[in-house]
Amino acid sequence: MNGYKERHHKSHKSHKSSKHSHKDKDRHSSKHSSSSSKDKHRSSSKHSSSSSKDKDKHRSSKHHSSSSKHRHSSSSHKVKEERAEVKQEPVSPIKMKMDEDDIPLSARMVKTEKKRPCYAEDDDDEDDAPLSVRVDQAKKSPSSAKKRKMDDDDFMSSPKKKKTPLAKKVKSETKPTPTTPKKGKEKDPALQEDKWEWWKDEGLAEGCKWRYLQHMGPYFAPEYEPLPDHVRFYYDGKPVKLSPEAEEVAVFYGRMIDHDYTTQEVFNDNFLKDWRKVMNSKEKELLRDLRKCNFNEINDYFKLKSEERKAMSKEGKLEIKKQNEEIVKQYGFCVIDHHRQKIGNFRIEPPGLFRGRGDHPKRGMLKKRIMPEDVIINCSKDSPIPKPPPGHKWKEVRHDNTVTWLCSWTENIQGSIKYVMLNAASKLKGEKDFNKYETARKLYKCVDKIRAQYREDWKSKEMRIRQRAVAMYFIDKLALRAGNEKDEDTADTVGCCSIRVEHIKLHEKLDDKEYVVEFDFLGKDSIRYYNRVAVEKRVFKNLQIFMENKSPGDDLFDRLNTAILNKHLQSLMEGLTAKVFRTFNASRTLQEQLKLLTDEDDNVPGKMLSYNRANRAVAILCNHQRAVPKNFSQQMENLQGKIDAKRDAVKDAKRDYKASKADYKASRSITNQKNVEKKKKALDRAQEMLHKLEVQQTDKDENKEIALGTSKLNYLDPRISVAWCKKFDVPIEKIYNKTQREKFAWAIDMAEEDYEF
DNA sequence: TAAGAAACTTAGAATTCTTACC
DNA sequence: GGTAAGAATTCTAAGTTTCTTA
Repeated sequence: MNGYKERHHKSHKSHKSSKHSHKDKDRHSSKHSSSSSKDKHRSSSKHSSSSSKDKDKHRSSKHHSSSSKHRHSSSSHKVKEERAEVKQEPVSPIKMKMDEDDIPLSARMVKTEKKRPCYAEDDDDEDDAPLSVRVDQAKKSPSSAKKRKMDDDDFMSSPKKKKTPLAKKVKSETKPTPTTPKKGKEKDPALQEDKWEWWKDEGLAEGCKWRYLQHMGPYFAPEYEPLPDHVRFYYDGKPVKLSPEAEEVAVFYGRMIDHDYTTQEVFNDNFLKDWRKVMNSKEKELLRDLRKCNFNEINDYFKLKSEERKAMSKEGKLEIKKQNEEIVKQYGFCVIDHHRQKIGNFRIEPPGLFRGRGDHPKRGMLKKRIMPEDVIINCSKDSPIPKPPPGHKWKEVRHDNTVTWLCSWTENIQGSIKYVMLNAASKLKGEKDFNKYETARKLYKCVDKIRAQYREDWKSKEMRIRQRAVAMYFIDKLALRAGNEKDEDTADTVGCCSIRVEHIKLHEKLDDKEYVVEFDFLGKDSIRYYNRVAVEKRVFKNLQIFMENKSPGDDLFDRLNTAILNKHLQSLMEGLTAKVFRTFNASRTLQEQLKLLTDEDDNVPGKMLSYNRANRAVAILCNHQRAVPKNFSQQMENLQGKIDAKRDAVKDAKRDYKASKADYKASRSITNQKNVEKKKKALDRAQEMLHKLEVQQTDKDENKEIALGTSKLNYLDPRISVAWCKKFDVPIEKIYNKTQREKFAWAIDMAEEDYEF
């Protein structure tokens, strides 16, 4: 657990225990009538009756420490202050330039309703529905427009190549800033998806995700390889030969012993419990105390293996690479509506120990090996059904084209379903992404009205409406997540609707500000959200009312949950949900900050700095943090060392320069004059390098615990960035790497420099 | 209608690959 | 050429929303 991102096990405990305690109360009083879960109880007590206030009281618990006193590093303060700055003001509306007509064709592919599968057979008559592939292929070669059943060989070898280079006319590529392929890295077409400008096609019928889907099924984790005899496990100082089943699980743990997880009691307890389940009776009898287990040789063995891999010859490495590529070629792609598309995660998750984040009560449990018999395959009826590994069969094969997944299985830790789905650059994902940003833009058009409405609702006579209105204000102003209710057996984290009294503090006055709300809670992934925000008086007063007669463990918004909230939002704008506000505010912030920060006279690095700062403002708004990188302080020290050395060098250079000038003054020879010039140049160079290092240092420090990637990938309408690049002549490669350019190909093609979110 | 299941997006960590620097 | 730093990629947990079922 390094750095700022303490995942607060302690604070967490306080939450948890409070939860437990009131849950226990609940059990004693009301339970048994209904099924079981605390959540059930929770939500029913929350919204069902008019006496919910009383119920709240009853639900509340003796709260020892309300939330923990968190330990702040100085830089984390910095982050917070900065966040406060960025977050304070609600985004001011900017006039929209684009009107409905500017919205490209695919924008009309909006919301889809879940419908009965529309099987390929249903549309076998080629002429009616405009199947995208057909459009493409008809353009290129009428004969290939016929739906084609591909056999395995056909599928696995090379995809039907698109014939026309026309399709590749992505506007940004007309700029003279091509990404030159690296030497020795010739592109293997079998390792690429075909370019499919799906946004120029017409969409499928509502609810229909594909017409044809063919794939090879998932790639299973390699079988367990028993340890060589010389690698031993010890119990109580004596070597013990484990059964293969027990050994495999021991290896999961042994490989992790350097990790912080193995110092956690919950992790260790869960591990031991599950480990014992796979032991034979003799092992069960003997191995009872984890503290007496010695996994060191196992750990060393895998470290050594990793070293060996690193030290392998070039040829050896190449061989492995080839083998991997072969797997990707076979399993990494599917054919969907006659286009070859990359799959996102075609490998079945290997067995191991569950790495739940934060105070997850199930961390350390054994994640079981998934077998073909656990896997459901989803593909076209008329496609070759993927073959299960020899001697096995699939759990089920279905043909449901109202969903986008290729394979699914149920994992044993939480009982949730896992899916194999397409890569982010695929049509299926891209289209969804596009629609997401369109919905956010739609919100922009009516956000003023919505804001006016919720402000009005702060005065409502009805508590539920006031709560809803204040929650909306938080979601809008602070970009909080919706905050669903959670199961008991997960980490105790919250979002807007599930915030508890203990998570906020009210200050009539704090420093020089009035009506300050201090938030302190653990959000998604147990990342701490800490913020002090000056709010409007009415919000403040409402919060005081919401908190009256409640205990720290009670819900702040006891008359609200995400379903109620989203239902209301839906009534305000079609497609509006809580998370749209996050997308909307993030994209708006980027656009605003770019306008504010970009200087068109700057050089490219200068503009990039502006871009990154705008990106950073969004990351702060959305509270995207990361653990301080490993060796961060060491790296900073090294950098400081370099800077110090460079400073000395600058000093020396200055001295040399002065000396050369003195020499020249004494004797004005050509040599001396040249020497002066030379020394001047050296000085300039040294100064420039010093400056560069100093900027690097600032940058590194500022980015210490902020993650930029998440917002870039998920929240920022890529057309804003593309337009910015075009407007300010910054090559797109500067802001998006290859993968990102693939994901945002639609935006790169669509957006012109005057695009407005 | 509400709870639970299913489907899909968002998230940071871990791992691997590439580049920069000595 | 070796190493460290940084970037890219992979991995999968943890959310939100939507759909289904009782």
